[in-house]
Amino acid sequence: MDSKQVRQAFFNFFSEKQHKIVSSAPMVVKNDPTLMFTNAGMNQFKDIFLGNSPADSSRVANSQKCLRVSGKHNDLDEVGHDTYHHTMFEMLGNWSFGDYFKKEAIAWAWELLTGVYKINPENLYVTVFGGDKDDHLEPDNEAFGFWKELVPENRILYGSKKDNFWEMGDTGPCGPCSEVHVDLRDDSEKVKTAGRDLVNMDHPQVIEIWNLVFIEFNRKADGKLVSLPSKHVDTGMGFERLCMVLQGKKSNYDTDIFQALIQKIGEITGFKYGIENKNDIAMRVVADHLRAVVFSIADGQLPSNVKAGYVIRRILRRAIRYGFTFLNMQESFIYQLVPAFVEKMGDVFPEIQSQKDLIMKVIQEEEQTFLRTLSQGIKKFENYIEEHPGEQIINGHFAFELFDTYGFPVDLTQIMARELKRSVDMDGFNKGLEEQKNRSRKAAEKSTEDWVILVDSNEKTKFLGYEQTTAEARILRYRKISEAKKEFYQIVLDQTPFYAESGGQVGDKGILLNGEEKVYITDTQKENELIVHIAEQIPQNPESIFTAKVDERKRLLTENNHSATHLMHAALRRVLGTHVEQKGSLVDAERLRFDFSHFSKLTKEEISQIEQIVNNKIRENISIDEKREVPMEDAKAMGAMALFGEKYGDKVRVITFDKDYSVELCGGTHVQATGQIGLFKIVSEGAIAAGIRRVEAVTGAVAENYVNEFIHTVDDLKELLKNQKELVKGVQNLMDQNSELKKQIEHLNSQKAGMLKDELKQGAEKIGEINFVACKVELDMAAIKNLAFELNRELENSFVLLGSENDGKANLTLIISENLVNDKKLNAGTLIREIAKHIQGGGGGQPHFATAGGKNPAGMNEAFAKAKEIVAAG
RNA sequence: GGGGCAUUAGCUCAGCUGGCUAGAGCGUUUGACUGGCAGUCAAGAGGUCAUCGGUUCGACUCCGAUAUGCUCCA
Repeated sequence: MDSKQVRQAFFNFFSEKQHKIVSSAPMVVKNDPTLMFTNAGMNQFKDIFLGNSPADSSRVANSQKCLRVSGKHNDLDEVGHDTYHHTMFEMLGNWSFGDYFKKEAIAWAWELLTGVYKINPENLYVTVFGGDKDDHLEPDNEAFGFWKELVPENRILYGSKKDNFWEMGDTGPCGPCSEVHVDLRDDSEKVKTAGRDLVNMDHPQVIEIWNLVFIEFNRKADGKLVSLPSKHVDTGMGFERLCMVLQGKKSNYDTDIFQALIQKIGEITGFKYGIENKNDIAMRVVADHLRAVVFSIADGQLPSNVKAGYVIRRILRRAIRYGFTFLNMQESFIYQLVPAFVEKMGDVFPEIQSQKDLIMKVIQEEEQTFLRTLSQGIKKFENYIEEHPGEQIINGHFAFELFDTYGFPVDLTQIMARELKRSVDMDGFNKGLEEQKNRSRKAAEKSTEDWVILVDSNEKTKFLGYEQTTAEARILRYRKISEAKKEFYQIVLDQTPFYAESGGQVGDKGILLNGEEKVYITDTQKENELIVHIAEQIPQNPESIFTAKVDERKRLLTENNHSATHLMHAALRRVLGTHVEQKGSLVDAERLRFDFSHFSKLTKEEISQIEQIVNNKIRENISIDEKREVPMEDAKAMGAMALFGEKYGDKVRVITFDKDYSVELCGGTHVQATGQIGLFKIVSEGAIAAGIRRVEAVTGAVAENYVNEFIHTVDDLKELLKNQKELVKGVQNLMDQNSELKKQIEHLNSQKAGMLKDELKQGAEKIGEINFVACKVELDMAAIKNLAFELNRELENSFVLLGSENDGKANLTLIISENLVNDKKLNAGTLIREIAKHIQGGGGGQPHFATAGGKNPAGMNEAFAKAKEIVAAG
């Protein structure tokens, strides 16, 4: 069975058991602050388990793309070194939301594995939860009982809380789980050690393939477990592992999923897989990480230096680094693997097919940047070695600095040190890292209290914001969140006119009113499907009925910008081409920002063309055509633009402004007719990443002000230029004149300085062999310096002291011929301090040139006399 | 969110503890050599040292703020 057939068989099996097959949610999570990436199949159903929203169907199955690189599940450092860890993987899962429970879940798992996939039952072991004293939980004898009907008892094991009690996080839904393990060893190995002794022992060939979780508790913030009203099943089976088992391979990387990539890596780098272990590791790292990065970019997450984007950058850089060190790739090469990968996966995941060019460009750019970082780090390292020739153990602090500031991986530092027969002080390095972690942890401390539930309901908040901006509402529940510097509350209402931030449109602000009392809502956010109102306090009587009132002015301005974004998106595709895809969007009351894929700078002409189209559409005053609850298929038939990397339900909302112009899937709020937008004006255009451009624009009154400001500037200019007709030509003339005059001044100044210089040369006094000049001149400091250096050059054996006065302060400049400095041991630096006493000041400089300043200009003549005295004595 | 680092010529970067009227390589312009190109040599242009403020006789250099970028941690 190749991987495609394995996936299909899973779907078919659960489809027959009345499961609804849903598509994978995006790997990049957009509206859950506790999670950056989908790291388990259940993420998209989290709100159902939490009781925040009801389930659409009670039986569901799918294959979910997952990424495990941060937080509780952090496998990044393992990937490549063994043969089964991955950053990105597919998780096959079936779910029951309050429907079937342990019995069916167990029976079907067995049926699929042994009946459909034909795994030899004698190689399978299962584990069940063995109970836990701290949580007062009994062993899961119920699950044991169901298994016993299928599997001999000696292949059923009781497991610890660590292995067999699944929790989503510190708080939230949880429950006992039951795992299926498979023993892939040869018969000879099996005789030596019984398979059951190797379960959960990190043996590479005795591995877990399926985890069945029986969710029946909720863990509260105080650590106590509470039974849930309904029980759920959540299962997860690693797709890559399953393929390995079914294809009779010893490693995930030997399955058809990875081999295409690994072969290609071999072609490009010239290394053959399976010869040298350290090269194999590198090839696995590159193959694995490429998958993760390609899917992330396709889901809209570009590498960047913060948050989720930073995680992606780190994964990609790890791949680049392994390629650099072990595959001798000093040039970018990973991007060249993308076509092979797309060929393998493109028909199952169309998002990577359609964005292939962009993905390649982004990866290549990132490779080049990081290779430059690496070479800078190497340079820094070499400098350090040069400065510390005898040091056998390289300072751990320095290694940490390389890592922390320049992103230079420490194991690479170690490798380079080893080549010079030196080592790195890893204790020192780790100490630095530990300190850094503590600092960050302290700054990021955040505590979330349990929900205070006023009305027990798992109905979704009713959103009224499309029709009204004011509504009566009751508080269903609230909780307090504390962060390092601030505290605030999250409030959930039964119904609300507040729009929660989503699809680029910012959340509404406003107030909750109850009699005299006003509670300000500073923001509205979405946590999964939950609409959460952010407030600085809780009303005194939270159980009363409130009037929820949105800040209408801000909302209207935001709507202008949001509708204008749709009009602009359509215009961009008309002017630039249909390769334009939305990559990010921000819409608030002041402006709109739109990022999209496009490969070159927009010309002036293109920008005005876009503005023209949008403004025409505004003047047409097109009424909005809003359709809710449209089946996804119908929406597609209408020609709606759907975005990859967005999760859509089966029923979507479609916003149309002229069915032949702009049709988009959108949950945001919009103007009733485009005329309301008034005016649209692009204010900036630029690049934000490889192949991604960003446009910012304003609408309505803001756009009017923007234009007016320009007009005023032009008016002012006109006035200054005496209402000249051709403004640009006038300015050009002025600039030409200006540079001509500048040249003249320069010429005159140098003439003047030349005269002054000659005068001073003439006036030089011969004291012994020394040409002594001491004179007050009226020039600025830069000119004096210039003059001093020229005199020094032209007058041999000279001792030149120039004085000047400005702002009531005295300045002295002393320059002495190089040969006098050497022969007579004269030092301008020390002498000027002596001389400057007379102007009540101090100074210094180098032996042949020094300056001083003081507050007594009257003493300048005395200073000159003192200088003469010194030279005469010399 | 919390640290660290960087910002100097069109590009890549030097400039150590404040004082050599701010340098190198590449690129660019002009000239010479060759029939032309490539090339070699010579000369030159190009910098508010990110911005603003402070300390100082004097700031590219020290201090503070801002902006932008890089990087690590969460």
